[in-house]
Amino acid sequence: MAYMSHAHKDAFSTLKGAGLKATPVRIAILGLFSGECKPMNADDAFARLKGGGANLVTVYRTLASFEKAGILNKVDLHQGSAYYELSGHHHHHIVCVDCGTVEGFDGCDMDSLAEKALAESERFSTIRRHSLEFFGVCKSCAKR
Amino acid sequence: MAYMSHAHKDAFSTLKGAGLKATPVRIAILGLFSGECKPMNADDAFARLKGGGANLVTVYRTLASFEKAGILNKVDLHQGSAYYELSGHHHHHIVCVDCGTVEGFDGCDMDSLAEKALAESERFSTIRRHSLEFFGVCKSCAKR
DNA sequence: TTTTTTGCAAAAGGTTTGCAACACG
DNA sequence: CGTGTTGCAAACCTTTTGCAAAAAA
Repeated sequence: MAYMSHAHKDAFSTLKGAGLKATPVRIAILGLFSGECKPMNADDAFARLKGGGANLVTVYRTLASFEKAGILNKVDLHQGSAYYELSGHHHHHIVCVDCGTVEGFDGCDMDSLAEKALAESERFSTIRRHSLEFFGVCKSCAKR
Repeated sequence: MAYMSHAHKDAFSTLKGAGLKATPVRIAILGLFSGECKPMNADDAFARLKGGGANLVTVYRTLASFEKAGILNKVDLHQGSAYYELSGHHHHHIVCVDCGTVEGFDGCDMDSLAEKALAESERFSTIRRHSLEFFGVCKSCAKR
C-alpha cells in the first residue's frame, strides 16, 4: 500500500468497516457511487469503469455484496433493471415517464408511514423497509 | 352466444366497455382475477387456466392489454416478476420478506402524497402515479 | 371479409451460476 | 498459504417479437 488518495482511503475504510476485502474493483465501484448523485444500474457502473476495469459479472456481484453490507440501497425505478445508490439518508425518487429523469424526494416520514401500515395490518408485526417512487412528467417533457 | 353465466356476462361487458374483443381467453383470465383477491403474475394465471386454457405468451399479451385498458394494475412486489390485480380502489401492499405473504394496505392518501412530492420538486410538474409497498415480517414468520 | 387474436418458436434483456485462476490479508 | 474474489462461458428466467393459422365482428 504505497500511496493512496483520499478518496481511496475513504473507500478502503468503508469496505473494511463493512467486513469486505478492499479489492481494486470494489474500491473503484464504490468511488463511482461516491461521485454520483443519481442511481446507477450494473451497466452504468460497468461502462464507467474505464479501461476494462472489471467484468460485468463482477459488477453484479459487487453491487449485491454492497447491498447486503448496507453500503448501497437497491431502488426500483421501473426501468427494467435494478438501480443502486449510496445508502445514507432515507429518500425516494420521482421518475419522468417520458425521459427517465430522476429527482430525489426527501419528504418521506418513514416512521409514520410504517406505523400507519402496521396499525392497519392484521398479519404483520414488523416493517423492515418500504419502496415509494413517484412517476410523473418533468417540466421539460411537459412543454413538448 | 347460446348460454352465458353471470360471471361471464360481467367479464363480457367489462371487456366491451374497455373496447376489447371478448375472446374466451380474455374472459377466462378476467374471471381468474375476479375470483382472486391477491395479485397474480403471468405464471400464476397461466397455471390456473386449467386444461391448456391458453398459451403463456397469450397470457402476457392479455395482461398487458388489460393494464393498458385500465382493467388491471401492475404491482411490483420485488419478487422477480410482474404482478397484476384488478384496478378498482387505490391501495398498496405489505409483503413478507420471509414467506411472500401479501396483505393490502388502504391507508394511502394519494393526493397529499403527490402534492407533497410536487411541492418539493424542482423539475416536475405532474405526478401520474406512485408505487408504495412495504416489506416486513408477518406474524407467523416472526414466531419462528 | 377484414381485422384481431392466438400459438409456436425463437430472441432478447437482465441477472445468476460453475469453475478454474488469481489476489488479498 | 488459505479463503475470498475475479473472469469467462454458459445457463436462467421473465418477457418480447415475428410470423402464419385461427377466430371475432
